[in-house]
Amino acid sequence: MKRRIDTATRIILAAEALFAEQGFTETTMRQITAEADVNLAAVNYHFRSKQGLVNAVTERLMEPLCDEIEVALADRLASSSNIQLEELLEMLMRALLHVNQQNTFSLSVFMRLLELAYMKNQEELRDFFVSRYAPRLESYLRCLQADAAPMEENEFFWRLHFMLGAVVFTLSNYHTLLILEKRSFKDSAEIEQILHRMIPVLTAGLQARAENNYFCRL
Amino acid sequence: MKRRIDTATRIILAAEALFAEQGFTETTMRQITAEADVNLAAVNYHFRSKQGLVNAVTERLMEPLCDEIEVALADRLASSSNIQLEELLEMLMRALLHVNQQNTFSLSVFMRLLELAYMKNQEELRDFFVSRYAPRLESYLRCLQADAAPMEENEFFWRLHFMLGAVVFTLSNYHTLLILEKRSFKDSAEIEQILHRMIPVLTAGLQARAENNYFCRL
Amino acid sequence: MKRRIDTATRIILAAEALFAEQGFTETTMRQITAEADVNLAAVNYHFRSKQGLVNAVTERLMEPLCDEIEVALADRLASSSNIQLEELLEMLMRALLHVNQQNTFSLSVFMRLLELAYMKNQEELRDFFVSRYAPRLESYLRCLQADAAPMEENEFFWRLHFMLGAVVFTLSNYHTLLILEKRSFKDSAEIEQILHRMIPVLTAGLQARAENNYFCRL
Amino acid sequence: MKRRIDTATRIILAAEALFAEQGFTETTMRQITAEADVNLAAVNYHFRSKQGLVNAVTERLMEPLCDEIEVALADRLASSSNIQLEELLEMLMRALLHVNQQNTFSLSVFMRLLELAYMKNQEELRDFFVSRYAPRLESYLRCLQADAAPMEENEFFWRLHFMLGAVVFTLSNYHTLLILEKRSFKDSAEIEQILHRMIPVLTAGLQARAENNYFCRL
DNA sequence: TATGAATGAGCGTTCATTCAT
DNA sequence: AATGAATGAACGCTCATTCAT
Repeated sequence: MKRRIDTATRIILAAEALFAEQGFTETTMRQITAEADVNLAAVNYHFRSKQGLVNAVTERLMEPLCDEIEVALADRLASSSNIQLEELLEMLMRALLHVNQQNTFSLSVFMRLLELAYMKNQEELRDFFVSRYAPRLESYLRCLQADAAPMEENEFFWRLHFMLGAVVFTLSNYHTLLILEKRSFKDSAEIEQILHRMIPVLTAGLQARAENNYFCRL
Repeated sequence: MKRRIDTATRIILAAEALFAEQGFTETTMRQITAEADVNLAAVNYHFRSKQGLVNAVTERLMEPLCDEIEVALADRLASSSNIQLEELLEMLMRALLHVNQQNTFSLSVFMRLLELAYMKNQEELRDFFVSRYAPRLESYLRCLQADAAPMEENEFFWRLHFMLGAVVFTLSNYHTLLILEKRSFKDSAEIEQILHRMIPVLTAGLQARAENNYFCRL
Repeated sequence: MKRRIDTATRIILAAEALFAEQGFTETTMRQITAEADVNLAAVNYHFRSKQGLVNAVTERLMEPLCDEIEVALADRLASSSNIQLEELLEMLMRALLHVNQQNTFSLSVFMRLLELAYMKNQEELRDFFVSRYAPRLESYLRCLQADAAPMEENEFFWRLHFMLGAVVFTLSNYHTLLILEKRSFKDSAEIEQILHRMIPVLTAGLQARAENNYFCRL
Repeated sequence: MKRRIDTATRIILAAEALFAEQGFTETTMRQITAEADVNLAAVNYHFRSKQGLVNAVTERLMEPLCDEIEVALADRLASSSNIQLEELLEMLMRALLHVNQQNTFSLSVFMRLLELAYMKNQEELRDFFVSRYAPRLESYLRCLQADAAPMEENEFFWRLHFMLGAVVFTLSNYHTLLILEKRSFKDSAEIEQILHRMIPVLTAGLQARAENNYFCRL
């Protein structure tokens, strides 16, 4: 008897939902396989290990994201090489929103993956990200830099991560944040609004004039 | 025979370092007690449970932070009630820097605690934070809002969390980020510089004019 | 590679022996799994928890006991509805003896289970016993009452428990008692003799005329 | 500052209550010292070990019991050397009742001590009982035997333990049994009634004519 | 392709006990 | 006489993984 969707996919979907809610370490393979209604051994069979499953989840999210950004950027660059930050960020948000339409939790788990990748002991996952996706996003980043305030290379590095932090933190925890905001989680319109709210803030952050003088030591 | 520093403190210091590096779930009590060079049972003796240790770590960081911000704000408000965002953020950064001088890892673990508190299943820790520290930080937040761009209450809520995300993400992972920046970790001057870099970015983010029109639906 | 008997059974057999010797709390899962020559985690895999194992042991003993008593009683009631206490008790003893033939320790552990069920904090186990086996033994108990001395309902309740106590205590500790009697434990004939010795004693206890007058207060 | 009752006694009283409710293994020294409101180390200080505390509890119960039985028996034997079982058992019950008046739980814990002493691994406690109290109760037992049905020595041994079992089981669990009887625990009159109910039953059990023929083997 | 059974390692916690004062 | 601190050993249980079918 055939299942409507195959085992590997069922596992990935269940894993995304649980990773988003609980984090990776906190999610057990028993939880994943119970949620997916598959055998406990199926994860190791299909993905070799729990880490293998994490990588699979990563790919399933990053590939279409990179694809969409690359295509959108290429299209836009065809008409003009001058793109404003607002437009670039809207491109990104659109792509994130499409990822989120795969299923409810994918955006949250995606951001948690980025969080994880920056942890000290996750050099392997970090290398996976860098080697696989850094080249594909390079031209997008160069466009960002072009419309940001003029600044040294390392200043831009930090600004980028400030902004990445804002996005990752917010989207990792938007379920909690919506509750704190005293509004109940209704539909994906919520997430669209949050993404939209970010654009002017991120733009301003990247365009702010850098300070040159330290605040006095203590 | 007396130890130079008492057992409970040794445990907290070891826990901070390991929590900062690995996260909470990933850090085991055997790692902590081995690092602190104390008996495994000592954690339960002094803190009742692993979660009790997490709470103790939280308090040890939050209390002086709140104290310093409260004092600094009161001092400054004595001379004038108009304070610019840059100055307010400098207050915050100074306080964070002082926390960090307790020991090398405290700032990182502090930020990870905030991360943790926003996770879905950590309602208990979140309530602990909110009930204990939200009131003490309220007047500081009102000052921030006073010099931010005019905006609705919920817009300010989200901006605040974008900024919180930037800070938390960066400081949780600054060890990794320093490595990525191809500079080795040298001394606390690094962290001071990062904190300083944030001020104009966060200021610009809070002062950016809010967009009123959605980007068109997809 | 197949074992001669399957893991779950090996665990139950080992548990019975150790429970009989040492009691439940005093028996550790490491003792059980070492005795059964299986992995420590196997108990949790097959029975979910230590308590789950206790329940499994209970069922394995109570089910055939109830079955045998029910069948024997039905057979006997077919020929006549008047059954003497001696015969009823012989039925019980026979059933207990059959349980004991499953393996050497089962009778002892069985009685210890009853002991445990009457402890204050074991309401759960007690309820399990009552709900599952009380109905199946009801008609047997009614037959006992029919040939006992005439007495009020609550007097019968207490007599029954005096008798239950005699049986439980003796059979829980018969290994010790045999040693105290200065005879070494040889074979199952011993236990058969003990069971037989009980019949006239229990009969007399149930048929004794109840006293109506208190002994004078002190 | 002096306490009204000294530490050692406070510990014993707390231990009796908890042992009666939960059993020995199930009762921890933390529970005992918390209940007694004394330091955790006090048990080891006053009684050397947990087993030492068990022995102390035993002595505190057995000494007055033996004293009372010895005195009562000597008094009665002064007037006549022929004593009926009912009267002998009433002596015992009276003594037990006095023990119970020390405090509410003492009778229950006393019976549990006897239970424990008959367990396989408790040879030490058993030897303590036998060497210390068997001689003092010998003449009482000879009187019992004198009015029991004529029987061989080993038959009497077993009968005695059947009866001991009835008493121990009932009194160990009388709190539970009172609940099962659907009557709430009110006062010590309950226990007096139970003890009274036992007399004719135990008498009949000891006086029953022994069967000489086995029930046919199966 | 898939799974029930099993496993070694390790988890947080609790135990009775001892030590230093 | 008494106690706060500390400890080694062991507890029941769960982990990701592997194996045999």
